[in-house]
Amino acid sequence: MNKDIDLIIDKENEKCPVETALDVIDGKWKILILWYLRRDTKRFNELQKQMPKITQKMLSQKLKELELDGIINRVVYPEVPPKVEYSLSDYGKSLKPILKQLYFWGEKHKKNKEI
Amino acid sequence: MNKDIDLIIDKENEKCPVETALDVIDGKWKILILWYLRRDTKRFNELQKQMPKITQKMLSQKLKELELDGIINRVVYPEVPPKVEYSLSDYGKSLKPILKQLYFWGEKHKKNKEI
DNA sequence: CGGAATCCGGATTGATACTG
DNA sequence: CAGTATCAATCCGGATTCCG
Repeated sequence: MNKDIDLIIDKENEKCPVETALDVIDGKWKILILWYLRRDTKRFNELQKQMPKITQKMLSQKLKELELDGIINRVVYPEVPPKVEYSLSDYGKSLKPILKQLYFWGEKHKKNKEI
Repeated sequence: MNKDIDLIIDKENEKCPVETALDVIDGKWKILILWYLRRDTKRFNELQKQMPKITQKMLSQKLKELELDGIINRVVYPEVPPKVEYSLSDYGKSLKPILKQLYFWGEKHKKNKEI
């Protein structure tokens, strides 16, 4: 796990694995959603509360995409009022090391970015 | 470094460090550019060759943004034909662990994503 | 020649309102 | 509560053009 990326040779004519990863977690919202799902199941509403700047539309859309990619599970409880719970699938959990690195980096460099 | 992200408590009313990180590497192209710059200096043209699908415009734009964020260095050689070299700054190099995780993840899950 | 700037059509995203 | 619908704004891609 401590291989140095400096030693990795880019293969010609082959999709870079970094790109493969990015295909799945493209954009800002997806990673943020995964972050808030990292520990436990969350309802639509809870997620929205934790990401005040995402719109309902985007949240709904990104959740759908993540579900289609098999990264999160979506469970609907047929109740009134409706209740839908989202959680990381096992596949999604495999992204945790990435989330971890993003967290640590942000934590370390937060001060530099204060405007 | 092996702290478990499960133990991290989200603070209310404070920007999540993950978000801080995402502010800097937002979008797909930036990370890919950083990936190709991870080892050595590259010219505009070389980067474009390694990322066949990026347009000149996007490449130029993203490089500029990365430069403004202090993540890469841009050196112009006043020659004809012109020559511009891009490389990771020290700040940019601090992102390598993130690139590394993305690479490993992509490497591991590539097979699942073949269509 | 390598790289940046411009213009334009199409895709993504955002704001707001509304529904099962 | 958990989403859609609609429309405006913004971003992206492609082609072209410009400049040193």
